[in-house]
Amino acid sequence: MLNNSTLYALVAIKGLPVSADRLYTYSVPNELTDSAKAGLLCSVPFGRKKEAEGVIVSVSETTDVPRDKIRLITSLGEEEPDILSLSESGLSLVLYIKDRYFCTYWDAVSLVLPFGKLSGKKGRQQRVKDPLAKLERHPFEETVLNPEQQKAYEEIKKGLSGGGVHLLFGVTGSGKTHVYIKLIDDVLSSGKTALFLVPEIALTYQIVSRLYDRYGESLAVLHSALTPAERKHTFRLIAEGKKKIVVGTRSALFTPIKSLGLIIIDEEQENSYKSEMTPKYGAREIAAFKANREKALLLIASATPSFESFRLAESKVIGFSEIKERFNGGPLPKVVLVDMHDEIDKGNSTPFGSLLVEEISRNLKNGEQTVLFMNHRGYNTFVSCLDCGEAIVCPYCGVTMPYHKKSERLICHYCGYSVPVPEKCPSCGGKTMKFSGVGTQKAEEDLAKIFPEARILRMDADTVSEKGSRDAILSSFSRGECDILLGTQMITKGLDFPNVTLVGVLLADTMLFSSDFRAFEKTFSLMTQVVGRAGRSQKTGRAIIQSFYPSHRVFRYALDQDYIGFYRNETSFRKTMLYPPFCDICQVSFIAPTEAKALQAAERFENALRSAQGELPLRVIPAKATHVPMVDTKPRVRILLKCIDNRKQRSVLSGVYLSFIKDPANKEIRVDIDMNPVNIG
DNA sequence: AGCACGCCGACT
DNA sequence: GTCGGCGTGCTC
Repeated sequence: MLNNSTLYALVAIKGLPVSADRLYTYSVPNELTDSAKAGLLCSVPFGRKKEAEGVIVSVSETTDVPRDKIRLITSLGEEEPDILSLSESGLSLVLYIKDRYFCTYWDAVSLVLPFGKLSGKKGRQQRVKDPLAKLERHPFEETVLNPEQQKAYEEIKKGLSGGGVHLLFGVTGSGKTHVYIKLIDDVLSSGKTALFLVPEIALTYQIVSRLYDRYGESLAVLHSALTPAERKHTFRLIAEGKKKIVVGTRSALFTPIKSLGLIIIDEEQENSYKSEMTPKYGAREIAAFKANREKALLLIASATPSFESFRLAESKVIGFSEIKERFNGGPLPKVVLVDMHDEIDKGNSTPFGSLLVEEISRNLKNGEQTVLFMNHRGYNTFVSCLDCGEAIVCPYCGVTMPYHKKSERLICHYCGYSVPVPEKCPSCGGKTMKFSGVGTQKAEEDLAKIFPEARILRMDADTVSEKGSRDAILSSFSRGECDILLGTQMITKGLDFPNVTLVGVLLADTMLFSSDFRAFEKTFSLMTQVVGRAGRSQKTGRAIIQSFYPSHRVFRYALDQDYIGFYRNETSFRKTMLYPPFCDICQVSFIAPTEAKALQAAERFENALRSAQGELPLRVIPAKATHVPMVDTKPRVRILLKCIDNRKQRSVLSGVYLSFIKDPANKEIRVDIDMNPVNIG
């Protein structure tokens, strides 16, 4: 600075609770005025703390804060954009996240600057090998796009110059990767870079190795097995522009990639694109923000897009292309729906119907492998009618009501409405009400009894809790060391084992009737994946879906691969009951020492929201207190808000939130806000 | 009077 | 979140 006026810095401080999280004004000491700039980490005195860590959000020559309140910045951190300090775009991302996800500045900063540490001592920059070196590189085989792919490619390509968002809707096996690679080629040749997001890197080995074959050293892969040093090294290579394509999970959004031309989100409907940790961000939103800021194209793709995305495409808010045929025209697997009523009639009470048992034995005999899917590892029970197949649904919320043993009642997890288990089916008058719900563990026991000679692997949250055991299980299976892989949804992603010729879905209904308004959508998506997965090898695949309600519309649409029919059918329900994609859902949770206190807190919050609504139009709030079973041994209560996630409604909500947590009456209450959570129990 | 504990609330 | 201030109330 040439003049002698004082310089002020607005600083966001590390480790503050939401209630104290604002920008604090500090003055910059003379010896630092030349180096002080927005984005730098700094050390400041804060409260009684001598050295609090912070980041400069902006610098100015004036301030409204009284002189006697202002203290001096102690020291500044190094400048290394998006590694040790925030770049201009990193800073804008921090502000965007803070504004959108009800978190603190620092929560956002630690996402954008995962290595940002002020610690004076310079960590010796240890030598790290490029983790990609482990990969073997094969010659890349150019693929010629078929007419449908070519058409989609050309449509999407138009967006590369101006940016925007585009949905690629392509059936399983339609060769979307070929289209991606063509687009990435174009982006690179125009001197720009590409970001490729996948739901789970460990299970997308094929895509990664194909991209590696194509792009070699200019590819960076971020996965959870990287050590912090390797990760940091990779970040530096990206920041230096040595990596032109970055593949990774949602956290790859925060790599310092420059001159972005294209962001691809593969399987865009997957839950893993939503963070369940604070900040609870959605990858699509962040990607759209980044793309918009850099005038890059955001391409989202799926065989079963989220309804939110499909609706945007349908209403022409975003671009749309479709691939209807499988790339290699391969035959679809033979899919059979099995009615489990028949099994009950035959006296079979295991979750394995006779056709499935028959087919598994055939596979065992032929030395071919079998994959069996189950939805829940838990024992969530629901009640349905054996005659018409209807599950008991909450009359107010339209979701299945699970059975609670304690009270012997069915309780809606959304609104808390409860009824005793009905004697007769409310919709058809049938007299037999069935209790359903089995876990993987029980299924494994049953399976071992039926096939004592079979080598069975179980894969669920329990068996993969140890680090690396997931890979161990999958690679053991791929080496053919076992015959049957039995697991939860986690085995549905990225499985591409040629020796798997049989896929079975046990009790498809447990997911169908989970109490989540997206239950049907999720079931449809999963069924489509199963059907699409079974036909990968030369040997003809078979898929068996077992259900008590084989005539249910979800299965009909899934068997026909009729996404659009299903979308139309299901969105009419969503529209009537007011659910996404016709609104946003915001979950506000209250954790308190006792359930009663949590309930009261939820009520107070709700009231505050209603009175705030008088001033500002937070339009739709049929919020109802609902209790969810314990989480973390502490009682938790949550309310759901049907709202519109726009600036206005967020600001009403965050105003209520702030005054709530600042109110001493609520000091025992922990409040947590999740906009559009992925699972609503 | 002198001290321990717990709650309050300010933090630039 | 953190920490000092200070009120309450107990003990020597």
